[in-house]
Formats: sequence, structure tokens, C-alpha cells
Amino acid sequence: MSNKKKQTDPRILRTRQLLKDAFVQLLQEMDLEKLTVNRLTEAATINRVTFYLHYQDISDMLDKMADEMILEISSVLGEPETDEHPDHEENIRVLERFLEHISLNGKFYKTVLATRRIPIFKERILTFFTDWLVTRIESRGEASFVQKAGIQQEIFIWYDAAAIIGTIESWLRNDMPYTPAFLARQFYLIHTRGFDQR
Amino acid sequence: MSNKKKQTDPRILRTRQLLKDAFVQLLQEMDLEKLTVNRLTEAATINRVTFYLHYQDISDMLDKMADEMILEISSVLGEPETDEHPDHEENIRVLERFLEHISLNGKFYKTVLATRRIPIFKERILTFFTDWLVTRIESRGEASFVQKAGIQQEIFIWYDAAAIIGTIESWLRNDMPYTPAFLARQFYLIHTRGFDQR
DNA sequence: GGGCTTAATTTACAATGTGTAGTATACTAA
DNA sequence: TTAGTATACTACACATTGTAAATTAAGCCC
Repeated sequence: MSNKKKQTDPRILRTRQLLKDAFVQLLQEMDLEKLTVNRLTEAATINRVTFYLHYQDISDMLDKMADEMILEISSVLGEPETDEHPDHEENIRVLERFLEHISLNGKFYKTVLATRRIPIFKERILTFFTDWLVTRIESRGEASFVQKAGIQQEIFIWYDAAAIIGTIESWLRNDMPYTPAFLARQFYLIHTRGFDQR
Repeated sequence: MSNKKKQTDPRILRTRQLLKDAFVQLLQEMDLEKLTVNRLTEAATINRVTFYLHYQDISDMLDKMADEMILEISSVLGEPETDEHPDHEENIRVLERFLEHISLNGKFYKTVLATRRIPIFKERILTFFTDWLVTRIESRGEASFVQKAGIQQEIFIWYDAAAIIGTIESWLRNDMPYTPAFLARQFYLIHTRGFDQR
């Protein structure tokens, strides 16, 4: 198979980058529903037919872009800690890496996360993050305080995942008024409510 | 002006109800992007041109349906408590009313909240809920424990609003496996982390 | 450099969807 | 009953979609 060659062909990379840039640009000018293949390829300065050589339609393009995004986030977050004795500082550092990655690619993330009516990227991050939380909690003894308090673990994970992703969304919408480090520590404070429970 | 008459004309109500029903029905069969005015009016058994007498386009229809939704939620939640001495049980009851309203209109809410790629309704609820939280917190002394712990109030509100709406979304996606009363109490437990702080 | 492979372009076409006319009909409310 | 209005119907110009075929251009490997 020549899949590896196909994936590294600079012409393909160029076309997809042009599409991605045009996508981010156009979404700052119009809503997703106004984004047509016509407009997109015109802004990307490629032929309309070329678009269909890469994606089935705009939804398909969103899906594949979201796939790429998740891959990057995954490599930034790394494997969930399997340490039996979680280090709070390490938690904060992981979160900080995540926020810094978003901050560095702020233009893209603000567009796909905080621009309204493009739920796919947020969905994907939320799902990924939920799984990540489940793995982390299960590999630790963290279930203890949750269960001790009579909290259903499933609900707690829904709650926490939505809270963190949603806060990041608000943070982006407000043009990141706090540093990633500060926000990460705020997450920790909110999570523990100021008590140093574990 | 005859606006009031227009709004009560049974023909108008009938057409809009047909459109709303067709909307909910079709979204269970296809994604929003596949929903056209053609398909919608066909399913609603009204003429396509009639659609444009009510809405500019599908986005406009979503906006107006979301307006109606917020009006209903607003009347269910009622005014934020201005009581200086918040009653935890009252908090839980308000939340329970909210969840029961959603549960009673489960078909609609599951479609517009938990069906993917229709962010407008969730956005509106989140914004409304955020404002509601701000009003509630400001009218109480609730800022105290947040500030005492060094938590930025703005961030805490982002966090809590996203958490609650997101949890409701997950709850709907999983076909409401808990009763509204149980879930409301879970929110309380998570919020206080089992400690009875106030 | 030259041959091979593949991406991109160009042009064309049918099908569907959009938004807006004008007119006719049916319903509502006073 | 009558005036007002919501809906139906038909028609039209235009935009968008998805695909096909042939051609051009770029990149890869020896």
C-alpha cells in the first residue's frame, strides 16, 4: 500500500492546510450554515472539485479535522496517571499543559470551540475528556471520597467533564483573561472547594 | 396593531405546531444539516412557501423556538431567590422543578439538547442559567466561601453553569436513568462535596 | 533528467434547494 | 356577512451539490 506516501504528499498537506485556514477564516465572517463548499474552496484558492477529492462534504471535513485535533490533545495530555498516589501538583501541571496548548492555537480553538453552532469539536473533546477522567479515576483510589459522600460516580464524571470543558469555552469566549497556570490552579481550588481533601 | 390577534390566530398556531413537530421528528431521522425547508414543510404537510411567512430560514426558526423554550424555563424556575438566608432544600426543589419540566418534555429536550449538532438551544439555556446564577449569588452572601477559598467568582460561575447544563445533557443522552429528585440531590452533594458548607 | 504516479484543474451536467413573486382559496373575527 | 389575513399553488431565477471525463501539473523514484 502507498498510504504512507499519500499522507505525506506535500500537495495533499498544502490543500488541507489551505482548507483549514479558509475554514477558520470564514467562520469568523459567517455562521457555519452559510459556509458552502463554493465559498470555502474559493477562499482556499483551490478548485471546488478538489474539495471532493479529500472530503465527502463539509460535515465529513469537520469530522476529520476533529480527529486531528483529538490526536494532538491526546499527545499533549499524555496517558492518564496510573500512579497510586496522585500528586496534586502533577494534576495541575497536566491541566496547565492542556490550557497552554489551547492558548498557543487560540485562533483555531476559539473558532471551533467558542464560535457558536459548531458543536462537533466540543463534543469530541468532551467525550475524550470524559474517558480520560474515567481511566484516571479508576486507576486511582479516587472513587473513595465521591462514594463516601454518596455521589454517583457516573454523575460526578458528567459534571466534572462538562464543567472543565465549559469553563475553557467561556475562557476562550472572553479572550483568555487568565493565564493557563492561573486557570489550572483555579480548577484545583474549585474541585477541592478550598479543602485539601483527596 | 393587530399583533396580538396574529399571535392567537389558530391557523398560525397550527402551522407552527406542525413545523415544530416535524422538526423534532426529522431530527431523529437525520442531522440538522440535512434538514431542508423542503423536507420540513413536506413532513409538516404545509406548503413550502408558507414556511417563509413565519421564518426567514431554518436558523431563524431555531432562534424563535429557542426563545419560546427560554420563556417556559424561565417561568418554571421562577425568580432567583433573594432570600438572605438561602435554604438548601429550596435550592434542591427549584432544581427539581427544572428537571421535571425537562423530563415532561423529554422528547423535545432530548432532540434539541442531546442530539448532536444543534448547539443553539444549549447555548441559550447556558446563558440564561449563568445569568440566573449570577443574580442568585449576588443577592445572597454566597460569594463568601468562594472568595475565602481564593476562587475567582467569574470562573466559578462558568464552571458551575457548564457543569449543571452538561450533566443534564448527559442525563438526557442516557435516557434519564435517574429521577429528577435524585439528580437534584446529587447536584447538591457534588456542589458541597459532602461537606455541609454554606 | 526522465518516466511514472497521483493530485489538481477544467469543463460540463443533472438534481436539488432557495427565496420571492403573483394570484386564488379558505379561514377568522368583528 | 364582510373585511382582513393565513395558506395554497404555480412559476421563476439563481445558488449549491455531487459526479464524470479529459487534461494539466506536481511530486516521487531510479
